[in-house]
Amino acid sequence: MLTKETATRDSDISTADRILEAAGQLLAEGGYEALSMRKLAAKIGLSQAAIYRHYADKDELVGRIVATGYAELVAMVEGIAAKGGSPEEILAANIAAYIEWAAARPVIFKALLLREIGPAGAGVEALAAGVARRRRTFGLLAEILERGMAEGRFARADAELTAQALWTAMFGLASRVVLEGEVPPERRAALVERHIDLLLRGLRP
Amino acid sequence: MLTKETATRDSDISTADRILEAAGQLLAEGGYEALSMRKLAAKIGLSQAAIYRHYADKDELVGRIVATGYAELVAMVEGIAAKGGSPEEILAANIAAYIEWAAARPVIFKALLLREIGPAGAGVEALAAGVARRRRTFGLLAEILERGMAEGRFARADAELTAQALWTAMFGLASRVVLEGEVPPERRAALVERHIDLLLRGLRP
Amino acid sequence: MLTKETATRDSDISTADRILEAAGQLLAEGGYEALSMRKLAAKIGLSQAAIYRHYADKDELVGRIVATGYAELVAMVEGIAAKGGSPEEILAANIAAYIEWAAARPVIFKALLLREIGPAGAGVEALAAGVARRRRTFGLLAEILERGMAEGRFARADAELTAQALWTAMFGLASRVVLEGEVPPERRAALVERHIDLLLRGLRP
Amino acid sequence: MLTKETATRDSDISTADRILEAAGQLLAEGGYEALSMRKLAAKIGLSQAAIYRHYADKDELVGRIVATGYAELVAMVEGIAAKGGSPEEILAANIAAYIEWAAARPVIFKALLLREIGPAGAGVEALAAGVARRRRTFGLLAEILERGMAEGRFARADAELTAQALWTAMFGLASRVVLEGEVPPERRAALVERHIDLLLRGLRP
DNA sequence: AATGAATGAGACTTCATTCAT
DNA sequence: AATGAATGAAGTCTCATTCAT
Repeated sequence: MLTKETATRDSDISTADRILEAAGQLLAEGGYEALSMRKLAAKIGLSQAAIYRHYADKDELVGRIVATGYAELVAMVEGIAAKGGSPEEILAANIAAYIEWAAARPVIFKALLLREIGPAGAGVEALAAGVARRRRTFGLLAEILERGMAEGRFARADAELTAQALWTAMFGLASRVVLEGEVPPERRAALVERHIDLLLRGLRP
Repeated sequence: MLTKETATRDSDISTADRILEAAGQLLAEGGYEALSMRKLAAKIGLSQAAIYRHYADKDELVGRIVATGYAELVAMVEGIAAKGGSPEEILAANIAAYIEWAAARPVIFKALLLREIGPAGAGVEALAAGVARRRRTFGLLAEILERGMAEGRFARADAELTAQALWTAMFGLASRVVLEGEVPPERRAALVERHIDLLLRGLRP
Repeated sequence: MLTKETATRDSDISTADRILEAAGQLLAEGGYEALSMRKLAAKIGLSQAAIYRHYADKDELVGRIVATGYAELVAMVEGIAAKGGSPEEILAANIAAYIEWAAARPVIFKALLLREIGPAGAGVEALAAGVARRRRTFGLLAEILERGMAEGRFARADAELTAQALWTAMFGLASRVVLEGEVPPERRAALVERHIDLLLRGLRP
Repeated sequence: MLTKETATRDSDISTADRILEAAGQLLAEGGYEALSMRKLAAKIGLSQAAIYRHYADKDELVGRIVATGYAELVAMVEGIAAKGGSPEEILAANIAAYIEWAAARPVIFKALLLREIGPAGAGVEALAAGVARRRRTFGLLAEILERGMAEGRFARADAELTAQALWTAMFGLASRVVLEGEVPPERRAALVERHIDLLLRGLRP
């Protein structure tokens, strides 16, 4: 918005973005309480006050991190659904993509999904009833399941509940991958494959 | 205010234990950050310094709480396996018990498995190869699966990998229950049931 | 947002004046501490730095407001004396006007007479001997008293001392009105009336 | 409450009291906003945190100062009323004592009466209607006036309003004495005398 | 076994001001 | 004449911990 030259130089990342990134890192490392304005300022080599020029609040800062990361995730899921395919294929692709996304962005994943974000993001709510209506990703998931059930490819069951069961299972693997950090890619691939197989078999009529 | 003679049975709980209990309560109510020595001291009517007579550190205090909780978990899992039953029954009971345990002790769960609490959780490693040999709970899980496969009740597959897939799925649900906190018990029960059903069906030949 | 051509008469108030006015408002609402350059800038839709183009300092800004107010006070007192009337009438009018002025400009009053504002109020000295010669307002007051005494309307006494007694009494009421802030106008009027009555009776021979 | 030796040694002033005194000084010098926990701690050579062992809040601290000072003042006024005498004598004694008290304790006087004390003491309210019922000192003052009126020594008038007029006048002199600081005692005495004379004459029928 | 007092670090946030553009 | 960015100091308060008694 205020770049001086059009050439995207390395130091061309806006201060606001540098703050955002550093904050995400702190958030991921130790949660909401570990993200302190002091540490944050030190990390990016600015005064504490400087941060407040870019974000009104600690809460605004955290809120932005959450929103940004979440948007990315949603886009990914929607992309997969849009590409089409059988329900099984779409689900499998989704699970695989989700794990890979988490493995590639451990910082955001932790910040977004493994932490109680404090007063700001109020935290992701995935288990409540009605989540399929309120949250895009769950809505999509439930739709695919319903389609599969209608086509006789999946056993009949409460679609939302099933979506949540699938999602939590997938979330569990992603969490462990992120938390343990050092899982070798081949091992990860094997785990993902077994996971997908187990879940898709579980859906069968 | 406190007894000085052994006679008064009622308040005969050692100070150390009263501290432990109060600390556990604070921990459960608001997490690690909400457990402050100040508040703890006030809660039990002692001076802050007095606590240090009994526990060297905040970390020692928390460590003790966590350790106690973990022992409980292990005992529970072993108890279920010992009680016998079909592999399906044992698995189902294990999953259900695990989730309930997590829901009842969210702080310990977080400390142990989500690495939220400082130096307490040494770091669970669940995804590495060979974990079935190194960790009791995984060993038990793999054994049950192997038995089920041998008996033709489960589809043949790598037992360790399958144990990990099962465990991560179950872990995912437990995590969400703990992280979201406010899931009503009936909802939780429904989720657990669907989860178990999905996973057991997934194992079928 | 602001005019660029002289034609648009409506918004032709100089920026400096808009700053002054907004600052006076903030000052009046919450006192010296409530006047922050941040809020001031926001109020007039300028950047903080812009203010410094017009006023070197927060102190200069406040000083200007105070000086303006003080000039007003002096003019008022002189105007009343110039209008003529009996000594009693002039004194009564003066007291009433003083209180009203204070009530209308509490911040300036505080700054000027209660030394509340930083380096602004140079320090009024009213109790020293000889003040009737050094300060205009006291000189006028002493003159009126002397005239009243000469005309036999007031009891004979040291004119300067009497002027100081009158002035401190009046100052006391003004101070309270300003400090308490929320005195309703009718109550204020009643107090002023009683005050005037008491003091004028006290002067009688 | 916790002195170690009964002998009142110089260093025997409790920390709590040292805090109180230093705080009163800061309060008097610059008002509520100038009393900062940082400055206060520095002034008494303690850490900031130490203050909070003795006073829960800045507000509690300020509240205590106000309460202490006020109690002293009330005791003085009551003592004078109890000694008896004609209404004129009592009033004269009160005015004189009030000014001397202020001159002797400028710090407390300023803190107590010349500042808007902020959220804590809510400030002295002397001008509101009904203050004679709510505040001891005003009640006493109004009583004396009523007695004088009943005895035909004072002109009939609203007693509360008259009490307020008297009090504000007296308060004005006290304020100036405190604010100007360097008034020589003889001058002060002359001013007090003239003040008393003026006001008592003003009350005459 | 327990206490009162104290500490140094750190939490979030706001302040007046400056500087390059 | 005005801006966005930044700063150092200061604001209140809480933290875990220590120490002499």
